[in-house]
Amino acid sequence: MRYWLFKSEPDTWSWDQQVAKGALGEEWDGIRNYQARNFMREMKLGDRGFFYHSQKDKAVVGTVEVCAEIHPDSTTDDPRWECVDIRALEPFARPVTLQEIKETEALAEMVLVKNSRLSVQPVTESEWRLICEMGGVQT
DNA sequence: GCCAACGTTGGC
DNA sequence: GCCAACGTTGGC
Repeated sequence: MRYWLFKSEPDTWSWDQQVAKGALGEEWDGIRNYQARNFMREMKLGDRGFFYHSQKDKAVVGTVEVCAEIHPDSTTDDPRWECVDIRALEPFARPVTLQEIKETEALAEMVLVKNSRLSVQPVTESEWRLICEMGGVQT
């Protein structure tokens, strides 16, 4: 299993909206960036991910699971853009902020820190475990 | 609101 | 194929 991070502006698509979609989940649509799309192509059913709020929050707020592998993005006719579906798993007991991540030595190499603009990105297993622990959820 | 970083577009 | 111009993202 691999681990990922999905970034969203809470004003556009928030964790609460994701949770409201329940077990069926929702398309992670609207991605118009090749790097992000390519990572989604690598995702497998059951892969886990963090849900990150950019802009105002700048914090990881919960965990998600890939519940549909790569398929066309229903929000465009352009065949270049594809996406996966994700569903909410666990809300963090305590959001893990970007500031905390930056202050944590073991997380200094995260893509979130190194390439802040990439909206879909891989997370290593050790990063996954540590952030889950900081957020107060079971891995 | 500003600006740095990055990606994309299009002229040559 | 290069690169200038432009648009977008996201942290501050």
